[in-house]
Amino acid sequence: MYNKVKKISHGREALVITELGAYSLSDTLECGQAFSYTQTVSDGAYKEYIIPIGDVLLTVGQERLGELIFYGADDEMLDNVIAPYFSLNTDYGKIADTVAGSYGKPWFKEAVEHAKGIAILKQDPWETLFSFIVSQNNNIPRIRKILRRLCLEYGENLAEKSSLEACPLSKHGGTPCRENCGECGVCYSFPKAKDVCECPEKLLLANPGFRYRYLCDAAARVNSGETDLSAIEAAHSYAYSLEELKKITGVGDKVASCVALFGLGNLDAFPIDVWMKRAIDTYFDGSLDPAVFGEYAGVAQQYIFHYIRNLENK
DNA sequence: AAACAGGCCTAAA
DNA sequence: TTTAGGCCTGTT
Repeated sequence: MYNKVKKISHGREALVITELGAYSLSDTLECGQAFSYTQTVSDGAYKEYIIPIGDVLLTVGQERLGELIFYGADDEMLDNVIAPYFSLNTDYGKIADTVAGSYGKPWFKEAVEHAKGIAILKQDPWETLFSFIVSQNNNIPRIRKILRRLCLEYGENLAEKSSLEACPLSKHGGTPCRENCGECGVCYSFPKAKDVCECPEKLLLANPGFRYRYLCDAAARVNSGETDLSAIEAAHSYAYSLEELKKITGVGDKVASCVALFGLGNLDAFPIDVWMKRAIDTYFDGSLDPAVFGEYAGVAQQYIFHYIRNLENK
């Protein structure tokens, strides 16, 4: 499915994965499905990010489409952490073709062409759930700020155990501040449900506002097993994912469908937020049945979403 | 300064 | 069953 080479890249030992079609690292990370990445380098075409994945702090870069550069990674990490997270075993070129062929409108074809470098990540279900609860009625900078603070409060410093000696973005000599500077916390692992349950007051340090009780409920249900994310994932059913996730206070259709798509591998999940509503009103005559896109409706959604956001941000 | 931000809950028809 | 209104906080 892909090719791998060990070599020195950008001055460091790296595992370089090639033959990934049109895979775009920046589009994939920045299209709204994830919050935990941090860009550390932007040098012409080359971009580099750090991403805490589980208890690994991953450093990844991209110089050209279809090629990903992983620093300090071995084969085991590739198989167990990297390939699943970045969906390297899923052929998104093929999916893009399938999706493009499923719906005839020229506007949609343009969207696919524009966004086909996007892959749907396979993120940790709990992290996805918690993050998208934070995202509701909220803007991206603040979402990220809240999440970083929570990582700082509950997580562990992964920079210490990885090849990075100190968090590259810490302006505080490697020791994080507690001033909500917005940068400390980028190297920390994600809060665990159990830890949140044991000390929920620390949630308030991040000023989650009215989402506080939602976060508490999500943590309690996941920690007790009342919400069994592994079982939900194993069911491979979008309908079942929605049903189970919506039992959590503060989780409605939008949050649940995002968790299904980005954390549970339900590629037919179809989140509709304010941007998608706008897109449907403007380009699909006010209504759109996800079923027309088939089993990869969620990927189609992401293409549309990415396209309309880039149109309006330009 | 008032509105708004990648929703959801609750109370009322 | 559907529809307003309110919600924490931060930014513009």
